[in-house]
Amino acid sequence: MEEKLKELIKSAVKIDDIEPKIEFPQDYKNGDFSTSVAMVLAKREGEKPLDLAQKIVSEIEKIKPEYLSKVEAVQPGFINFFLSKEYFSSEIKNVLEQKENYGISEKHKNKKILVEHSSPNLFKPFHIGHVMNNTIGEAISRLAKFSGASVTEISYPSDVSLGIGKALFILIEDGEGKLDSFPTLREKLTYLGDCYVRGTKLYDEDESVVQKVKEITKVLYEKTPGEILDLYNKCKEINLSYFKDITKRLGSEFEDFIFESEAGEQGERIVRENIGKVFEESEGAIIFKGEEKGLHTRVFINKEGFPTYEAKDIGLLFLKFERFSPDISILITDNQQAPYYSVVLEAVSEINKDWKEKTVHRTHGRMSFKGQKMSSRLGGVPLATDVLDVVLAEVKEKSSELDVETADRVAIASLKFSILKSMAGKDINFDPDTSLSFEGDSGPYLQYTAVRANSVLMKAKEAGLEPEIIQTDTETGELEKMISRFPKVVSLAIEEWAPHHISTYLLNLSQTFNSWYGSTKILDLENSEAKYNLALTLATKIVLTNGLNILGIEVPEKM
RNA sequence: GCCUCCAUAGCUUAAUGGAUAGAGUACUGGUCUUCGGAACCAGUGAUGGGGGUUCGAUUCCCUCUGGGGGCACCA
Repeated sequence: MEEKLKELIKSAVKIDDIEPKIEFPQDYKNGDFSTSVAMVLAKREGEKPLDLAQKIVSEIEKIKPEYLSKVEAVQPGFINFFLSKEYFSSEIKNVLEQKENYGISEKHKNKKILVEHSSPNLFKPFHIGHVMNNTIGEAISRLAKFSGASVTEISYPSDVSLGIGKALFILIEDGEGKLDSFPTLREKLTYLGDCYVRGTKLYDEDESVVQKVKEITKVLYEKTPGEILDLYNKCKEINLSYFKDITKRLGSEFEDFIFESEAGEQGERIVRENIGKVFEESEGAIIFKGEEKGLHTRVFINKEGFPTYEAKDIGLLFLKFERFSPDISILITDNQQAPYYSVVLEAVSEINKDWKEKTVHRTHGRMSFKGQKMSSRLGGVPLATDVLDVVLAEVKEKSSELDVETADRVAIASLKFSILKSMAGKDINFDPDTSLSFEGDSGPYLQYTAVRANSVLMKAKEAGLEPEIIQTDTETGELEKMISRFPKVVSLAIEEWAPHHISTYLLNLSQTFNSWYGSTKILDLENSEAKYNLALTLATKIVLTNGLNILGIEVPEKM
């Protein structure tokens, strides 16, 4: 529809250099769409904005296509378009016919999109902070699917680093029996996390440890067979299986992993091949000077001859394009890494332009745990599953009759939506008492609305009433208008890779539906328009379900 | 010190340079002969300070204040 209106404007007024903007007015009384072209053009044309708008309107009225019921020019120079009732009922019809495909765009049709997110450190437990990355990453992946592309989700687990060498040093000191003595996976994970912290501390405090840690790290980089490598692989396996479990519970399935150790090898090779061209030696290290580009210098291979995170990321880029040849490669990290990553991309652009140009880096804020409740209830930074269990308990407290699976869906909805409802980028101070909610702007509210709509549909079916698009006498209501906006909201979210636009829209849709629900008796056998109202109810349920699906939130049958 | 991001009701926040700055929460009052009250309706309440660009600025530019992040061998 947007495109049609643009064409209509272009046929009414000659503009070749600018694209007329079509937007949703804040208030429905200002039309279903509006444009500000007249105000933009006024000065150039030497006319008053309102006069020009008036002229454009009279040109449009000469053509006046069927889908338009009214066009008007108003102060200070807006042109408002009112669409016909037929347009909206045909749009509702589209929803009912396309079902789970309603809203899918063709923006990236026939393209391959690779999304990397949720990359864990295999010696640090997957804690609640990682849920933020996973939630946003998963939403962006699903958004990519809604853009018509074929999407591959991968993760980049960190499996070699000096930090891991430090953790392993403690594990060796403690003896392998210590690890085995913990009966549950949960306890093993806590222990591994603890080793990481202890190792880091000891490394800073005790110089005699430094050399030993470096030797262990060397074994990891060079994959020297032996007891150290065996122990290391065992730990890697433990954390990886936890990672797979928790991300699956949250709704993510990764098609593949690229390990940091693989990326390191490739990265080191590529950096060494480009010494003198892109990189240079300085104080025994291999660096990239970013100052001329307004960036800063970073080390890619350190004095010890090991690739740093920077070189590994170059290797990662190489492997991503080598294995998947994506048209767009998206990665999700926290915003702390933004300046660092621009240096990597700048360096890489001199090796392979595509790698920089096809890469999209979306960042998000960080989660902190300063809330008193959090630390007293869970102690320190909790594992993702621990937080979910706390939320789950609250859900069950609220409605005890829910089965486990449904309660888990509601808990996850609450957690995920608290992250997705606002723009990614800001830090969240996570506190289950204030960050999570089941009412108002919340995930469970959206689920409730869809479940409620579904419940009416079921009852109607029992009464022998089916949804149907029929001619009605009532004017187009806000609900039809709101439902019809979904495809445009999806394209905006894809354009910016910003899932929160979907969240904002779903809240609006739910409010509109619930408000309509409060004033409309849907299941009314006396009402000749009941079938149409059921069609609106079904369309609402479909759009809510599709939108929540993008956010990675499932709608239960009942709740 | 240099570079960057951020600042909107008490709190959490929305707004591709557009119309009366939109929600939630909290607070106050109201709705239920109803298909699900995790709901609906109404009220109180906001763009950090100062300049500038523009027909029009929460949005762009400058500056001040207050916060976050980055700046050579961590990831």
